Amino acid sequence: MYDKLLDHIRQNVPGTGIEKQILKEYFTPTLFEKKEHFLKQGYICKFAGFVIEGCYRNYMLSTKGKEVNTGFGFENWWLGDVGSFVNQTPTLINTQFLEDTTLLTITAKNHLELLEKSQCFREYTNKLRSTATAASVSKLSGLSESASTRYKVLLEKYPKIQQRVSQKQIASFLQITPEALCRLRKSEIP
Amino acid sequence: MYDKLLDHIRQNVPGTGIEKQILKEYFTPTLFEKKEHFLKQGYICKFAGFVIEGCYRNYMLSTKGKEVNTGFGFENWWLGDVGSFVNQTPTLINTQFLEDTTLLTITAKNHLELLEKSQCFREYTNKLRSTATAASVSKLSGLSESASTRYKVLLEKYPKIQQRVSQKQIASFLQITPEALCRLRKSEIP
DNA sequence: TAAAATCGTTGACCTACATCAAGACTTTTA
DNA sequence: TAAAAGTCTTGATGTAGGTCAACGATTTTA
Repeated sequence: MYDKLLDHIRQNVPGTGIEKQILKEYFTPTLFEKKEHFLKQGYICKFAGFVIEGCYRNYMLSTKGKEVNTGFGFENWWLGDVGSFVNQTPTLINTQFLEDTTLLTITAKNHLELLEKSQCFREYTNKLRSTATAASVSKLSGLSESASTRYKVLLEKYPKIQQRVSQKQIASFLQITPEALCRLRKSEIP
Repeated sequence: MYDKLLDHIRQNVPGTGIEKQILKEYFTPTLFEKKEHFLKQGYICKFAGFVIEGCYRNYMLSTKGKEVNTGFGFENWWLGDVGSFVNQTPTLINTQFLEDTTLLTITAKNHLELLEKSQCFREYTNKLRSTATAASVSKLSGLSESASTRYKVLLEKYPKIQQRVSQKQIASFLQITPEALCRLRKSEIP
């Protein structure tokens, strides 16, 4: 289990390393069931988590209280709200698991300590945070495209998403109804 | 002119100060004409600017090449792309002036130097950057609302925007056509 | 394992907004 | 200051996607 995190660190920060023993000290294996929440709007993000196996969705609430998906995550992804985690302020993000999911979790305090302790982990964290920012930009630029275009882009980016995520959840991400997605698929893919 | 910047710093970082002489050393008054660009996609952001008088729009290009406004700025706002400015990487942002505009500009190099030199300016910059991030979140959460709702929210947030910005530009921000905005106004405001 | 809930699909109908066109006004340019 | 360009408005018409309803298939719950 710790090997998966170790591999991910090595992939992102080649040439350096961190001992598995340290990861074992700082990270705790945690199991969540499908439909459980990792994070809810208004709460403070106490943990960050690395997905060993499973998947989740992030969503926001519209002013009318409707859930709007903002993204999905799978194996080897991190979850948690950096802003809330670092500043210990309430988050705006909701994170819910779409499958039974195994995580390695770390508390904010331990995360800070590990950043101090390990140059490698510091570089790894920096790298992830800068690419996360870039990702949110590409999300913005996806605006003003038709639902059909957004769907194609999504499938290009995550070809396997249809095997893991229900159409209802994908529709929410595309900001259309499940009925509209159903018709869109029928008309475009045959 | 420098007093406007000085006031803004004092408002955001009360209790401390910075000498006007230092601002004069580091910032250069610069005049842009209406329709000129401050920043174009693909270029590196060499300067940051503080608006003394005037206004501008930020926009992105959709995949079809259409300009989509992402925001407007007025007196006492900063312009420039932090990511591009700090890392000297190409920006994705376009900034164009909607009126003849007077700025105080500072180069990336001088900005760094001033950050080193002045504790007060460091706090000021930190504060602005953290609130800018919060603003971009609120932009995201405005999604999935109707054009009419987004328009109301915009007018609540910037009541005077109609006196400064054309309906064409506002329509682009709301992601509707100018015709649609015209009809929306007629049906809702009288 | 039976009952209840949820999901994907399809049909009928409706609405918000796009597109195209044209005229009155204002602003910019030569 | 005359001509050109852009802005705002209004009308006619088209369309993507929403809403509501129904039904079989799958999944969840008791």
